[in-house]
Amino acid sequence: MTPKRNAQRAPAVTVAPERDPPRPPVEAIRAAAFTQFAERGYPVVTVRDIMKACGLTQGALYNHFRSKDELLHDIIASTQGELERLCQQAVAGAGDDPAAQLAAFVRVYVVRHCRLRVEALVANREIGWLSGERVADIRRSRRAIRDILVGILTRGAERGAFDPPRVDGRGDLKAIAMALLDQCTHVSMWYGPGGMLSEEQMAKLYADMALRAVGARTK
Amino acid sequence: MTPKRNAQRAPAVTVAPERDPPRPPVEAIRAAAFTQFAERGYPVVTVRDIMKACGLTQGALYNHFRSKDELLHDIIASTQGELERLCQQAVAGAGDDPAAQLAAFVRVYVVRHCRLRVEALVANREIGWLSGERVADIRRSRRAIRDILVGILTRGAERGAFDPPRVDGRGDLKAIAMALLDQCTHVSMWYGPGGMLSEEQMAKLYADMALRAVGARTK
DNA sequence: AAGCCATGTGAATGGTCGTTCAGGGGATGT
DNA sequence: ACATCCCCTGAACGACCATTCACATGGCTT
Repeated sequence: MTPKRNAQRAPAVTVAPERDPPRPPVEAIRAAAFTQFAERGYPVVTVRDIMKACGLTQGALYNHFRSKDELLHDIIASTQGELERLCQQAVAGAGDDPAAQLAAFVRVYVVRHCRLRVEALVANREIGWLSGERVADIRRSRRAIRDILVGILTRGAERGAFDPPRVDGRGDLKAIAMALLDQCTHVSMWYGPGGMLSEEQMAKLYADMALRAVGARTK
Repeated sequence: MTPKRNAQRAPAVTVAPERDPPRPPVEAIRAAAFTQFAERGYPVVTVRDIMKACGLTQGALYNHFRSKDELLHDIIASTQGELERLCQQAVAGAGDDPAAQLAAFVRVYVVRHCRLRVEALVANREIGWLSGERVADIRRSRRAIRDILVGILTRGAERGAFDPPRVDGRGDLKAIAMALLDQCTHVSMWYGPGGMLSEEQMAKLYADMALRAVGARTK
């Protein structure tokens, strides 16, 4: 077989072709890039593909972005920034109780990963294709989100609101935080509106599991 | 910038260059493919890269595999098959108690994903690049593993050994199983022997969290 | 009316890709 | 000694890539 660079990637998420209302070209490019990257993956989606999907030709991309790499960073960074903001907001608005904070955090995080599956998928799966400097920026934001969670767990454990699992007498709140995040993040890989749970129900379920996992005292 | 197909992918896992003991060429190719795919991702790793890493040239690949695609399927399928076998075995050897079965399942699953990070990473992250027929095969095995877990949860809930979380009066054991699997699978994305927990400690921690999440009655 | 700027086109550049294939040993069996 | 195999090499093939560039186009301001 002769090379086919456009080899089909089994779509992890199928997206409706998106009838585009007339929007500024930059937005159209962003939107097309999101769906294409989500469906087939950054390295096999060509600049020509993206631009054809907006009814333009290859060259026009470079009037809006310096490179394909910058385009990827742009769309990931905006999603990631918004997520970080939402998480901070959720915790800030949940009062002083660590259990309430954890529940609010997980709820917001899961709802977003259900609702914006395409964006979440790209932000999480394609991050590795970014060039060095650009990837650092995104990782910082991810670490920040993880640290919010670690903070909640730490306070909860100190105050006796949580009784997190320990092994051989030692606890590792960072590992627990990673476990919870992995769980919530990857909802975007398989959740579909066809399932038996709505987005809000998923959020409740996951918040419940998280509270159980950290041993939140039931009031 | 002119195209660089070998663009660096930020390594999700860094792997020692692997001093290869003399082994049959097929094995050497498999090993090289694993590390290269894990470090940089299937689509940007070229056949030339893989073969150079074994001290051979491009053409030689085709004496052992029909295509690059078949090579990927081969290495993923063997890992996946082994994982499925281990999971069945763990559950079968854990007696009749659903809690013991769940703990054994999670323990084996986590230890494997810590120890064989490279293989797990490739099997999970690169699966989407397989062509249609080949991907189905792997997905079947994944579903089989999920169904083992759903089976444990179902029996546990029926017998009252578990009290799984419910939302609005309804439970969704499949969603819970997916949550647990996502959690355990993605250990391979961040766990490193440098952390504060050993593989066995990670396994214990995760088994504990799983038991808590499904509401296993403490004996 | 004239000039400017933002935005688009599509050919050209210089390179990489997976795969094929004719030919070259070195071992093994006769 | 010879034939037969397996495994290798490295050039060749046809295709496609991201990016650049000389050139249009059409709306805005002067």
